[in-house]
Amino acid sequence: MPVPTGSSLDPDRTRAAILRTAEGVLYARGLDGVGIAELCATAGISKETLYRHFGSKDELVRCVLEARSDRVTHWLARAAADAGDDPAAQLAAVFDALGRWFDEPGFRGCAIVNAATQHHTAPASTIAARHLGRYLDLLTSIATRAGAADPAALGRRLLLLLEGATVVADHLEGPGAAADAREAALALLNSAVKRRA
Amino acid sequence: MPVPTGSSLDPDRTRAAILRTAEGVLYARGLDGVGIAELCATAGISKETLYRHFGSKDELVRCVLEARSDRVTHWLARAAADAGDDPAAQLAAVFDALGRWFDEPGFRGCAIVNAATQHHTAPASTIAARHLGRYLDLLTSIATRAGAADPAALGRRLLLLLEGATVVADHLEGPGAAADAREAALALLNSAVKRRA
DNA sequence: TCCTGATCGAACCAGTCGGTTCCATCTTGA
DNA sequence: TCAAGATGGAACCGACTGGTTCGATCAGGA
Repeated sequence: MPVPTGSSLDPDRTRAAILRTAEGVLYARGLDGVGIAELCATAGISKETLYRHFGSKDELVRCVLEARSDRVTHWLARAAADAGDDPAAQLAAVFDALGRWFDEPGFRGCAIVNAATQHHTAPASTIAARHLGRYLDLLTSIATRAGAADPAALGRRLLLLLEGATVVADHLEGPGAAADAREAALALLNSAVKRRA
Repeated sequence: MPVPTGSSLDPDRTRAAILRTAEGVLYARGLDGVGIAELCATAGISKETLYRHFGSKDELVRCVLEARSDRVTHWLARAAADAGDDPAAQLAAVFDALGRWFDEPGFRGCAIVNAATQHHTAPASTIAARHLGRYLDLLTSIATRAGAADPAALGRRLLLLLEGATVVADHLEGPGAAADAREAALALLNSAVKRRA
C-alpha cells in the first residue's frame, strides 16, 4: 500500500528525516558497513524515495557529512561563546564539551574524520580538511584573544590535542582523554602567553 | 599451470609475502576497499593458498595488524633509544621520526587506528587499544626518566599529541603537524619538570 | 473536484563479495 | 624413486551490493 493512509506528504520533512537517520546509522556502522536497503528500512522509507531525494549513496553521504560538520562546528563555537570572555575559560569550555561528547553512549570518534579514513577520497577528504580547518579557526581565534605570541602556532597545537583526544577517547579504554587534553591545552596557552609578556 | 616450474616451495616465505603485500594494499585502500580476489592477484598467489595460510579474511587482517603494531612500536622505541640518554632529546626524536613518516608518499594515518575506525569491533579494536597502550608506555617511560611530577599524566598528554599529529597530518593539508607536536611536547615536558623542581 | 506529484512495495539488474572445492602440476624431503 | 604437500587456475556458491523501474495508491494545491 503506497503512501500510507493518514500520512502527511512533506518532501522537505522526508528529506530531513532521511538525513537524520542516515547520519546515525552511518556513524554507528561505518560508511561501508550498512547498505542502502537497510538504511531505507531504518528510516522507514522506500529506496525510490531515497533516490529521488539524493540520487546516490555517495551524494547522501556527502550531504550527511556536510550537515554534521556544520552542526558540530556551531556546537563547539557555542560552547566557547557561552563560557564568557576569558580565553582560558573558553578553551576549557571547549574541552569540557568534548568530554561530555566522549562520554555519550555510542561515541565513536569524529564522524567526519572517520568518514575520511574510510573513503580517503573526495568528497569525504575535502569535507574533513575543511572541518579541521574550522576547528583550527576556532582555536586560533581563542589563542589570538589570549594574546599568544604566535596565535597560529598555538592554534595548530591545540588542534592536535583536540583530535588526539578524540582518537584516544575512541580507541583506548578509560576516561579522561578530554580532561588530559584540557590540562595540556591550558598549559600550552599559559606558556605561550607568559613567554610573550 | 599450478606450481610454476622452477619456483621454490617455501610455505613460511609465502606466508610472509602474503602478509607484506596485504599490509600495503589494506593500508592504502582500506579493509573493506579491497576484496580477497584482488589481494591474491596483487600478491601473485591463488585464493586457495591464501585460505590455507589464513583461513579467512578476518584472520588475515588480524595477522596484518598484529605484525604492523609490533613493527611500528619497535621502530618508534628504536628512534627514541638512538637519540641518547636525554629524555627531551628522546622525545624530540620520536616526533622527528613521526615527521619523516608523515612525509612519506602514501602516508594515510596510523594503520591500526584506521582499521579500528573501519571495523569498530574485535579484533581490530582490541589491537588498537593495545597499540595505543604501547605508545603510552614509551611516552610515560620518557616522562619518568625526565623526572616529571606526574609521569603518567604527562605520558597521556604526549599520547594525545602523537595521535593528534597523525590524524592532522593525514587529513589536513600542509606539513608541520609533527613539528608542531614536537614543540608542544617539549613545552609540556618542560613545564611538567619545572613545576616539580 | 481533479490533477500533480510524493510515496510505497516489489521485482529486477549486473556486479562483487567472501568463501569452497576440484584437479593438475610441481617441489621437496625421506 | 616416490609419496606428501604446496600451489595455481578455474569454476562455482549463496548472499549481498548499489541502483533502476513499474504500477498502485494516496495527499495536497489549484
